[in-house]
Amino acid sequence: MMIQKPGDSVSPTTGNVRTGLYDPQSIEPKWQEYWLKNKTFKTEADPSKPKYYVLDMFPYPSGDGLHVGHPEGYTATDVVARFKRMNGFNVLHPMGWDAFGLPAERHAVRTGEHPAVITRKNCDTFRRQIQSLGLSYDWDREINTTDPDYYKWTQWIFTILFERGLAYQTEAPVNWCPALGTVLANEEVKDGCYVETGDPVEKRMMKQWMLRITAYAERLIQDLDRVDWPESIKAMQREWIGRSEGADALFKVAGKNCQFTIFTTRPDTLYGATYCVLAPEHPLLLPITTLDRLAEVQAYVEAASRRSAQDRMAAEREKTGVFTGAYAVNPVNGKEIPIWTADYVLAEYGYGAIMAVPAHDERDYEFARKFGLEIIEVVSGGDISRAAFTGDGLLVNSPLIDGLPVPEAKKKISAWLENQGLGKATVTYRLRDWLFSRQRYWGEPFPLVTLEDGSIQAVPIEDLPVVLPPLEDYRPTADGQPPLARAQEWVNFTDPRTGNALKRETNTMPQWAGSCWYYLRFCDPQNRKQAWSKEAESYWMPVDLYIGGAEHAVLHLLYSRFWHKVLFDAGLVSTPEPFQRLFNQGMILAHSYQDSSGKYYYPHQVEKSGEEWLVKETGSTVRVQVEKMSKSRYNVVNPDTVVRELGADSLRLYELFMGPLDREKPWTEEGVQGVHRFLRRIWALFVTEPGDLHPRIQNDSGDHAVTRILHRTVKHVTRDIESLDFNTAISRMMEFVNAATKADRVQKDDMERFLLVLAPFAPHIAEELWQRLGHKETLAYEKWPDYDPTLLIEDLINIPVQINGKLRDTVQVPNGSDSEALIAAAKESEKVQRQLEGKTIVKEIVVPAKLVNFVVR
RNA sequence: GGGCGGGUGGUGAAAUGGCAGACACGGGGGACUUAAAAUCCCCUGGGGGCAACCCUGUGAGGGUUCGAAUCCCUCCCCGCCUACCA
Repeated sequence: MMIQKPGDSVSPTTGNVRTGLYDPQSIEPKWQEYWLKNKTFKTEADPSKPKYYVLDMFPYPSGDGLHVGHPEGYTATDVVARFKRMNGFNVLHPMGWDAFGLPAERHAVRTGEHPAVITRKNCDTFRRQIQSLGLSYDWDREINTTDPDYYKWTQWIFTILFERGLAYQTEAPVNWCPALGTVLANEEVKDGCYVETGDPVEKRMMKQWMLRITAYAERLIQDLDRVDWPESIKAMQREWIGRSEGADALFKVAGKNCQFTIFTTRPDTLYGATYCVLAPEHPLLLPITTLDRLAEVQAYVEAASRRSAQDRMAAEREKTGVFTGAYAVNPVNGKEIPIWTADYVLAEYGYGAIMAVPAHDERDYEFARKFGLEIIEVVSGGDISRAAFTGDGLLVNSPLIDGLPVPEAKKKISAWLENQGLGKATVTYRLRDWLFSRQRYWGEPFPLVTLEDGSIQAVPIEDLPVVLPPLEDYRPTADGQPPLARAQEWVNFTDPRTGNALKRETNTMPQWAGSCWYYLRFCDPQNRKQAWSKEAESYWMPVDLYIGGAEHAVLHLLYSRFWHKVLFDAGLVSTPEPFQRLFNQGMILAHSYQDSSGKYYYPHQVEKSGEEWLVKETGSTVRVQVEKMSKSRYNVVNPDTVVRELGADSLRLYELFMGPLDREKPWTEEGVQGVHRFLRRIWALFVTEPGDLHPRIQNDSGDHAVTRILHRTVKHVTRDIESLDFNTAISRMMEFVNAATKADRVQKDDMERFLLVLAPFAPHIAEELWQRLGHKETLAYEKWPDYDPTLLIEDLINIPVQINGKLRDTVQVPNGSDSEALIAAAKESEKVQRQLEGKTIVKEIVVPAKLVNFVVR
């Protein structure tokens, strides 16, 4: 298909547009319609052109619509997309909806209406709002994760994971959230609560689907070196994966025919192990407990299981534990040491069992002190009567490794353990497998069937998608099964080909599933035969620039990297990493007004009186604070209002002018007004009040100083877009407008170049003025202007003159003056002469074109 | 406790070894107007001086350098992430 070349089929309407006043309400819809009808931003893979893939983290279309935080990232990527197009790149810039999720399901439970209905409504709202901002998406590529034509392929990718042994079902302690009625992944739980809502989470034994992300732990760490991401995000992923090197060691239980393995990062301290601890959930715990201690241990285990993850995790909590009565045999010296159970040892990490070396581990030290356990120093250098010593030193009291420094001792003892068949050097990760099933309706059904013999098979690709059945009631069943269990005919059915009775899985996939691969579908969104074609994937991938919030650092960004690597191993994608360059925009905050009782007020309910802010009606004082936008704080700014009152270009410009993209910044009404004034000044530069082209714009003559500033502006804006410093790019354009406004005559050519650099930021006004300058086609594919470096060189430059590093004067000299000339000019300055009086110059420092500094005595 | 950011005017911020505060917001003054809004012009870090000018200033203290917001050390404060991971 051809890209419809702008201008030919749909001509912009006139109507009330051709007036002399800047009127975004008429020009913005006009150009939005033009872009949409002409498919100005439609893209096709074209191997003859260099590609650029610039992607936003697609939104969950909530019922509240957009707030001004969303368009910050969208505007940034749009500027880059438009800039790259003008620089000859074939740009892929798509948008879609991550539309599975709990709010729509809750709505369905309440109303009985299918969640697809409210989802469609919300997507329509989001699309309308996003389109009103003039973002240059290729709308023919719009995708929706809840569309069966989309989730067919999500299910297909799951079957790939399943067939590669990376999806398995297991009965394990999982994070159960009673408020949500579903289990959650580790990544979704923090401090024993669901990260989104703060609802408490408890441990429960359940049979669940897991994805073997741990099999990719090493590569997920290693390949972070390949991508251009913020260090903070890389660090978060590294910490989450939590690689640690150490050794396994086998401890026999004295007098019993059993043993357990522990993991330690300090095998060098093995001689200092004075007790062992099994987690309360450890399978060996009750079997080894002696009769006299059994009641106590059982009580402890029970108490631990009841304790919420929240208080179990609390670091300040004093350590607790009980002795089992059993002893373990230290593999290095045969010494028998007591086995305890304590909840400071976590069942999920390592083997759920540790050797305790109180002399060299703070936690063990605290525990040993509390329970009067032995403390043996094996690394010298500390004072173990006062505290655990965790630093480096020489080994003592350790026959096999005495005198060695810690690193060598670790190596030697690990080798010794391996030799004896009692352990070996190993690497352990903090990362756990990904709990992948949810007890919900509004998610992708698992493409799996259980046969009568209990075996599980993937649904073949030709039978995909497994479509969600409609339900009358979207609640879980009375006996606690997921909502899909209500669709009995859907769950239990007969295979038409074999006549076998089959049973479907009633869990659904988590919301993360659809976003794990959407960037691939964008490459080839309408492909009915495949999730994507090889040609499209290898042309567009990887994503060159990915912008979104930092809250996805270890969720979406880790999960999608994992899927991508599986697809890479399956030969289905050509790059090891999906997102080459990542950038996190900072949150947009807003002022909120709260009285002493904690009640919030809307901005229109308060007013400033002197230094204080008062509630208009009551006159009581309120506190002004800068906080995250939220409905409950009455401080949400709706982009619709801003677009209606000041226009999309003002909104776009302000989103970027507020400050550096990665920083948190407060929204202010005055700030938007400020950039709106800037746009009006631009308009007035080109158009007179009656609506004619401004007479200051001349074809062949203009203020040369303005031309120079223009070229400087082009240079800086170009550089600033590339480094994502949009705020300074805009201030450069403001400088140009200030200079051009003061000039009597400006050259048309300069003004056109200015419109081209303005266009990525404020495309509507730029298109409108471009048209009024006589152009028939959109400027979206005009060549990005060059600048002439020779025009950046000033004839005369101001050179600061310092004396002992203090600024005393500036002198004007011809550009290119050599050191002697600079010194001579500096010495001619009266102010400098006055300062030099009676002093001796001991050194003259000259930085050509920069400064002169006299060091005097 | 650990990791990563950050601290510059009344406010958002520029400047990453060379004129601190560009560009805006807010504030003050003026022009236009019957008036207001809008718009335009001037001023706006602090202190001193009639003025030319002078002093001072980037969280605190020290250091390196001819020269430091910028580099190094010590400390304080704020934000985010993380936290008994053996």
